[in-house]
Amino acid sequence: MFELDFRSRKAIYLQLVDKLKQLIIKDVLKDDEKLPSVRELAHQLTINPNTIQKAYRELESQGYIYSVKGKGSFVHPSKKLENVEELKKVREQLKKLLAEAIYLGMTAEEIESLINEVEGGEKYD
Amino acid sequence: MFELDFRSRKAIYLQLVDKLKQLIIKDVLKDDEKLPSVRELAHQLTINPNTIQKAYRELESQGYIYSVKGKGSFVHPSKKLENVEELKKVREQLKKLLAEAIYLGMTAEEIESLINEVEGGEKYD
DNA sequence: TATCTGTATTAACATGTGTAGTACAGTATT
DNA sequence: AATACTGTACTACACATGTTAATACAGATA
Repeated sequence: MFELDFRSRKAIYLQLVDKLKQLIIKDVLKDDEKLPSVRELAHQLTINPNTIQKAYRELESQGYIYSVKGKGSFVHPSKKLENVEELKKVREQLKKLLAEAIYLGMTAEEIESLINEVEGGEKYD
Repeated sequence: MFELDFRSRKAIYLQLVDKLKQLIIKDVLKDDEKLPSVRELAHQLTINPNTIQKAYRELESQGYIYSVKGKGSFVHPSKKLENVEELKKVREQLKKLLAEAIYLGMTAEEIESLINEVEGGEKYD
């Protein structure tokens, strides 16, 4: 499903959160699609189930997935604009990052072409 | 100079890196301006000098400041486009964040107005 | 010389991350 | 009812990272 960097200083469960979020955003994982079970994904990635659960819990708290005891974890349908807190956080992060990008020399045109590239979300890297 | 959140899960030295980077980007700290000394800033913020040094070291490795033994630490003049590695990192981060923002409901127009807001860097929050 | 600067090293402690094992509760299948 | 799957919770341990503390050294400055 994806690869992890065990040498990275970034925590494994946060790498997982990031990767899964990307898959959801890019619509590789569809609305209400079932994610691998905690134990199954742990086995696939040869890491501990607790670590998977930690990532799933984080994704759930951010509104990207929902979990049902006994059934599994699923992609939360993206009724846009519903997750207001996340949106506020992302807007602040974006503001900072845009300022940094411009400081480092990116032009507004470059950034706008990045937006176009990303818009629609049908790019799978 | 600024405030820190000691309850935050984010490391203090990383908060420092972030805050100082913002001040440099927004031109509050001018080219070659002297930063507070390691010990002085540590005293002001009532944290350990080692933590300040760790932040300064990180900022230096990212090209935002330079340090001279016996003299102090100073803002690195921002010859734009020179720090290619940082720019690449920021571009990748930006791409991810833009995708996330759009997923959460932000429009291209909103993002472009954010760019205009940030461009020039004369906003001090 | 005295005092400022950055830098380095060591030890101690707290916190966060990851693993391991176990357990419980809800769901589905047979 | 039995079995096997699901998420969830908990304890314990090991390890890495973050932070403090104390000390020391070297370069700059007055």
